[in-house]
Amino acid sequence: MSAPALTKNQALVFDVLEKADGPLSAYTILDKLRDHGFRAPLQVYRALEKLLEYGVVHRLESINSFVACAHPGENCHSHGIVAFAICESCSQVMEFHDHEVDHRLMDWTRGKKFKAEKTTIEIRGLCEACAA
Amino acid sequence: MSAPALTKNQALVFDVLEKADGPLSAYTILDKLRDHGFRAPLQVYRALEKLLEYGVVHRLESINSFVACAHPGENCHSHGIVAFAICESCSQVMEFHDHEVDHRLMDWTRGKKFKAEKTTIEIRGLCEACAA
DNA sequence: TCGCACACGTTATAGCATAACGCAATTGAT
DNA sequence: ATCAATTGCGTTATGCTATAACGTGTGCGA
Repeated sequence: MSAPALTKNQALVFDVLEKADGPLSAYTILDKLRDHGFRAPLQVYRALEKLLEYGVVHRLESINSFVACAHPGENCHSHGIVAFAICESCSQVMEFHDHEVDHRLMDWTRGKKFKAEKTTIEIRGLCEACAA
Repeated sequence: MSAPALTKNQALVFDVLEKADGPLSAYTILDKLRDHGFRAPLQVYRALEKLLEYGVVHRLESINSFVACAHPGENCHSHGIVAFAICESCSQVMEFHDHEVDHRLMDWTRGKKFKAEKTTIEIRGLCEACAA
């Protein structure tokens, strides 16, 4: 599950996300890549699908957007559950990991014999700068 | 923020959600209410907006669906963060609360001076029955 | 009675995501 | 080297999710 060499489209999409200073929607990515020959949403979604699989991009379910992983180089999947704090004013995203939270959730799922595949933790609110 | 008497539309939408045995999308709710005079998505979305505000319905961000709160009568907002386990096979949803998780996340946000407004915790996977 | 807030209805539109088809390039086992 | 399988890619069309903008009616307090 570690990242193989990216294809051209995957690299383009990843590059856009990495240079962005916040999460982007698939259609925003599409617009940014029209000059590079992108014409259709599927070109973006297909690349995103792979980047998510490789763990170098995250999907923010609560805002239908995507963001480059904050740990370039490493495989984020190995850090346990990823949590995000999303500022609703400036849309900056902070990514963090808390093993104690992972542990509590895993305890719960084990107790219920629930087989967890993918866990989403997203905190929406205001970052320090915007809350002032 | 506790629930006042529901309007006609709000009651209809809530009733559909309560009788359903799993989360429903807004458009599914719309279809179920066509016989009651519903014609447009906004009729559903406006009712849902209020029901969410009253804390009697939850939105599942990761599957763009809505579910009646598992604690009829009580105000769910007072239980702290709500977490969900969603079975991707039978789409049953289990709702739970874990104060230790709340605590860890609040510690993190406090440390970052992030003002949390709304937190989403959703675990997708397979329930005990479906995993067998 | 006037003004305001709110629920509601309707039409139109915006935004997000995938199905289905076909072609080209790559890989890898024989 | 060759053929089959896989993967990526491009295109068109479509479906699902959500909101904007406008207008109507109703209840209620100043």
